[in-house]
Amino acid sequence: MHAVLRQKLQIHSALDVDDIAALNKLPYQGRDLADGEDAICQGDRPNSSILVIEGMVGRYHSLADGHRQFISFHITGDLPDAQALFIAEMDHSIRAMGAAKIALIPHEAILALFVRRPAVGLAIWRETLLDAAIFRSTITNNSARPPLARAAHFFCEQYYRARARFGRRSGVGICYLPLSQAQLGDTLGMSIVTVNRTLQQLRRTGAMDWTEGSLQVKNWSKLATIGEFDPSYLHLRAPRRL
Amino acid sequence: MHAVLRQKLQIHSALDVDDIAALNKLPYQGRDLADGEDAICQGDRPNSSILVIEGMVGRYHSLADGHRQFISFHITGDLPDAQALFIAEMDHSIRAMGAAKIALIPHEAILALFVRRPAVGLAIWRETLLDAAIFRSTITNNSARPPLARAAHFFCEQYYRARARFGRRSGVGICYLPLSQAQLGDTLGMSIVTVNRTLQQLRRTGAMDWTEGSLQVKNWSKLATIGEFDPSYLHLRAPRRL
DNA sequence: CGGAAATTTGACAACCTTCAAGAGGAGTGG
DNA sequence: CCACTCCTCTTGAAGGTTGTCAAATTTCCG
Repeated sequence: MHAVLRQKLQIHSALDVDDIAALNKLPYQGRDLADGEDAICQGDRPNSSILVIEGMVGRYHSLADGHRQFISFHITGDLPDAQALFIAEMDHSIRAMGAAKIALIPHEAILALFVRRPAVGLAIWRETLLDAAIFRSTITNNSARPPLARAAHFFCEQYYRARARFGRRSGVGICYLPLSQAQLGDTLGMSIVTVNRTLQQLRRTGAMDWTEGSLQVKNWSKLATIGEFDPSYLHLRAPRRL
Repeated sequence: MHAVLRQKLQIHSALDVDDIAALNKLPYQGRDLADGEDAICQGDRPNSSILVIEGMVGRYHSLADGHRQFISFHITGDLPDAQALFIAEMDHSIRAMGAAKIALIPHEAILALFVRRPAVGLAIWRETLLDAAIFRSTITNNSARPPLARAAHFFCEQYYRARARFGRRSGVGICYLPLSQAQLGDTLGMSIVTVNRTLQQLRRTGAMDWTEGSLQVKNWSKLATIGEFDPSYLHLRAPRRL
């Protein structure tokens, strides 16, 4: 758990020995989630934050008519609800996509850490800002791009983020993405039928395939072109030193 | 300028005398923006943050085909690019909607403030998380709701936020919202023609009218019902003390 | 007053959603 | 071991909605 968080923060932020020592003392509680199990529900008032250890979790809004809208997906090292640190009541839920392992870290421990080790606080703040940048991109993707480009952009982002996190360990051109087509529809704002036909179209281009919860990128540059994908919004380059 | 920022932060966060004294010493530079003028452009590497003093500014993405997608709008007291504090390169632009006044606060001054006055840092962090909550809501609005509800929800949010900021000062049921229909289309992901017809439909319900850059809410509960508007995601209630 | 921009209206084609049904797999219970 | 059910994916067809194209009207500004 501590290693996962440390590695994630160090991608972006410079932490000194004392910062890391403090990180390593964070208390936490591990938890295994079954596929589809909720970690937090809309309306909850959580007093701990989630760190994804293994697998994938998804944020979603529940609408009055029972409809569900997925907002974002998170992998190892992500803190999907640092968002909730200063917010009393959850405005969305977080569930496991496929089986997943998470760690729960008490809010109080994180807040106490900020006081003693500001650099750690700033590193976590930065994580929440990167999340926000991804949200902005999602607004544009779902609002302005037609189905084919929209789906392609989504796959590009998931692949790019997985690659940034795991390197080539996940296999050449392969990325874990355990959604159903219906869930992809609830992510991109398209009907199941349109999702299905759009996927067929994507497959025919030869740029990628997506079966059994696994995304296979066969021609990255073609996929990125179709999806108008420019990864600069993910801000994965090293930032200024603090 | 200092009063605007102080009032805004104190809506959510408890600041003591020393915090406020430090806030009041923040250096800044005022700037007037003409309608449509950019404050920051996509790709810039700004070294100061924007505080909206008067009027309205809008964030937007520029797409390769010249198309523009508006992400969010900001009024007096908002810090539309606190988002950029820890991010090297802007992934979006910010422009004035109508004439506006902003203040530019050097990043270094803000960062230095965090070290001396952590409570101020946490208050600004909180602002960025509220922004993120609005982004999430926008994803759902633009992806899952049909035109009529989508537009109604958008107007509800703008009105509710203006009311939270200005109280009834802006006039009974009135709220400043200087967009063109084309810009509303670029916000909601709809064509101009659909925007126009959706607005006519909204007017016919008697819930609201929107002309000459001014939103008039005639029947709030009806408008909120049409837009399925639940303001809890704006988190305007007092949060836990830090 | 004249020209540009914004709003409004109409018509049509294209696209997407909905409805419906069938095929393929996984898991369960007899 | 097989039958059954449930779920996902796939395909077809019909209908509605939205976008595009085009043009008229109004408003805004110089």
